Amino acid sequence: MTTATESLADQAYRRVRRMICTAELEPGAVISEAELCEQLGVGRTPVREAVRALAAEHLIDVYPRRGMFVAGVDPRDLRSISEVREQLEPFAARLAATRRDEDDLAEIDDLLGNLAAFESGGLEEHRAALMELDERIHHVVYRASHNSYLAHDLDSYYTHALRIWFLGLTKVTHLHQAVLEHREILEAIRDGDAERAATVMSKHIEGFEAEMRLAL
Amino acid sequence: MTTATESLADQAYRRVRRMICTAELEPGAVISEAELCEQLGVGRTPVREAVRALAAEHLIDVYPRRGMFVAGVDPRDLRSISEVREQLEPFAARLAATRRDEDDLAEIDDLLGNLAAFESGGLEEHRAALMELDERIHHVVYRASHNSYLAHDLDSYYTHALRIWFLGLTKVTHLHQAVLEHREILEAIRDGDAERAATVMSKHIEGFEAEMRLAL
DNA sequence: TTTTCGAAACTGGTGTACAAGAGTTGTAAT
DNA sequence: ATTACAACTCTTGTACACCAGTTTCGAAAA
Repeated sequence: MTTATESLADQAYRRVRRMICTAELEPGAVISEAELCEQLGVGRTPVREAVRALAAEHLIDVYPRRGMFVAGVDPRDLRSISEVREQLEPFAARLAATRRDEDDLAEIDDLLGNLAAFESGGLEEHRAALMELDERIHHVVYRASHNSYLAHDLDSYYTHALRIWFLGLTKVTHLHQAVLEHREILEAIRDGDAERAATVMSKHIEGFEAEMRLAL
Repeated sequence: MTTATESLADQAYRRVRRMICTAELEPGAVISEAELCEQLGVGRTPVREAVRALAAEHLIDVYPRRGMFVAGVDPRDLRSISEVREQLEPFAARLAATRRDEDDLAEIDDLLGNLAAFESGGLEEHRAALMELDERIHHVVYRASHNSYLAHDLDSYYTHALRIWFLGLTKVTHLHQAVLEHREILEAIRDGDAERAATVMSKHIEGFEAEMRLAL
């Protein structure tokens, strides 16, 4: 064991969260503590801690002494989540455009480079890489907002959104447009154009909900 | 024991959270699992669960294998928290004005009655009751927004704000004005005037931050 | 065949023992 | 007197044993 600095509970949390939001654990699936224990090779305590944290984020439903299940996702959840994201993501973009520091700008430039690589080559086949890029882009915005509370909440919402994305992944379209929007967002933040950053982010989130609504 | 339907972990969570946000446990205070165990009369598991949940809300800082401490609160935290609240509280008020149902309206009427009682009598001496009323008012707005994700986040932020309120309680002023704003918010929601609800809530949150900034 | 009752099996809830890391303190050597 | 090192103690991290409630399934009775 390379003995990571991360506690077993944190590792378990990340792994289970990933399983849920990639739909490896489908909505409604039974979460068995014992099963997770042997699957992850750890005791009950870390697993329990991970599971409780996920329950607090509404990714798992706990029915005391009956069982735990991966939370379902219905259109009303999509609406509620999108509603809040439509408020906070543009706000974060606005803040990011105002507050980004040198580190943020460096990361943004790096991401713009990656985007350029995607745009020149085809991108349909690199779905996984594109999703990872999307995640990095959103998170740099959160970080550049320099508001840790906001960043924490948006990270949680992003996880939900990502899960919905995976669930409706069969009919992904308009990926090109989403990529272009990302470029616009990053450029606006880099240039310090707060209004433009907020506006484009707004459209981006709204477009996401519209598309997911069709897929759900 | 009346054997509440609430798990020991939930009870512990609420009690410790209350201790923290009423400043009974001051910022920087040591959180000792063992001490909480005997104080609450429960084992380590529920205490641990409560403490972990509070750590996830940034109310407790955990330093692995060193100790846990009540999170400090500095002006930057106040700014970050208020920033998000200034976005979400008016938004919730706007939604509440649009979506409130019969149950919400009944609660609102009840709260308006309580407010009237406070306005006729003096209120400086009933600080505790007034704070409880404030809490109920905010929470009815959250509920009436009919967005459980939004409500959950706002509840968490309210806890932080309440703690800051307690910490700066020495110089509370302008309570009267705050009460009047609450009346306006409730009435706007009752009347379905979304814009007014949002505007007044906005002013209310901004005023809170301004006052707390002085007290901190 | 259907219904009902009860026991067994499985779930999470709780308490506790043990492990391991970090800080502290005391002691001995320089 | 000071510094370095080692042992100690206090902390949380982890695992596991036990407990209480829920479901399920089968056997017995109608």
